[in-house]
Amino acid sequence: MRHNAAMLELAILGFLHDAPLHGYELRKRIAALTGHVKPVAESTLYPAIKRLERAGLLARRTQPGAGAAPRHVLTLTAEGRTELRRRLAHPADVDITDENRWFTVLAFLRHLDDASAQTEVLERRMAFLRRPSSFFYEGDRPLRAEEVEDPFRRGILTIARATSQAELSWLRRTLDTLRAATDG
Amino acid sequence: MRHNAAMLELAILGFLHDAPLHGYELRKRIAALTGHVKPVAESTLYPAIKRLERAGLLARRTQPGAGAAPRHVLTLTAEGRTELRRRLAHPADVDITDENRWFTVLAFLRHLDDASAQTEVLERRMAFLRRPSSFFYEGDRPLRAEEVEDPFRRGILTIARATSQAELSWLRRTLDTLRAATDG
DNA sequence: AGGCGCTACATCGACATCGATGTATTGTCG
DNA sequence: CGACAATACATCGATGTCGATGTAGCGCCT
Repeated sequence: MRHNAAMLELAILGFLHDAPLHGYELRKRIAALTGHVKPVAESTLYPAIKRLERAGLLARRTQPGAGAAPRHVLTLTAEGRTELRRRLAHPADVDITDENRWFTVLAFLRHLDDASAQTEVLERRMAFLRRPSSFFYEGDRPLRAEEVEDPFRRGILTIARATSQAELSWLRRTLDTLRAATDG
Repeated sequence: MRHNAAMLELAILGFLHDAPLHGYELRKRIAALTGHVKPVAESTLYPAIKRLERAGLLARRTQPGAGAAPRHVLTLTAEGRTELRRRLAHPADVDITDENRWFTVLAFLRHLDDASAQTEVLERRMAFLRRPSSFFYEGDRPLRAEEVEDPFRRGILTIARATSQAELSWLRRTLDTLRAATDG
């Protein structure tokens, strides 16, 4: 399974868990979720739908008329729902580290109805954000923004740090709430 | 030209503009720059080097011994330097909107020695960040964090907003400095 | 002496991506 | 009335990506 494919498939499964949709509508929702960053071509989406259908994760009913060409309304099968939860509970490492993929996981994490499984996923992201890392190194030592002269490279470090802090504080708040719900 | 390829090639050209390197060292630098987010496979890097070599953008000198296998030390050609500046001056839209690609552009933007060209690129990013956009919509209207019930989706919007504000304030500061340098 | 890991590159096949192009209908604008 | 955009899908070919695997030398540990 390729990486991008995995993310696209997760988005398809996630949106279909919300409600049955046809391909065109699915495409619009995916465009809203990740499209302002990187649009998805139709010729990528339709093959992905076919893959999932062949794998028995979704079923299509053909609806004539309505708009123009006959619509294929897509519904998640029981296996599809199971597979969605499986993927949400155990995302690949790239899904944790790449912000775009991470946001896709977050967008559907509520479908993982087990609060402790949700906690586990959030903790993986937290561990990643806490690992000391930079974009530039001196030997093995990660450089801090203050140590970099180039203003653009400093910008990268400055922005990354702000993002990381904002997300960490959100993660702490959310994990507190989740744990309170689990314990209480 | 494919999108990922374009970014990988930009990173190769950019690092080689800093200094001549062999493939293995190049790989480590790219891993530091973008690898904690998404690692680059060797079997992706070496073909990319070959493409650039065929295009006359870089040259290789074979150095025997040193470590183990003979090293191929890569140097940018004059056309390579020109091409790097061309790509930095006119990044594709995805390079502006996708944070990972944007950071790659930023990491080498100093090689674009024309301050007004640098300004232009930063302004494109600024325009993108200012466009009202969300990850979730009600019809055509982008939803704000407060309007979303799901805590995880709220998180996406909260984090994205914080990131966006941090970057906008950095952009404003940097653009001021750049413009002062150009006018003065 | 043998194994492991690192350096340093290369090839191959399976597969995903994307732009181009095609088909067909409905609605809108001038 | 013709052009054009939007809806809704589909196919094809060129190309890029990635994991697996191979080769080869060196240093280190036991």
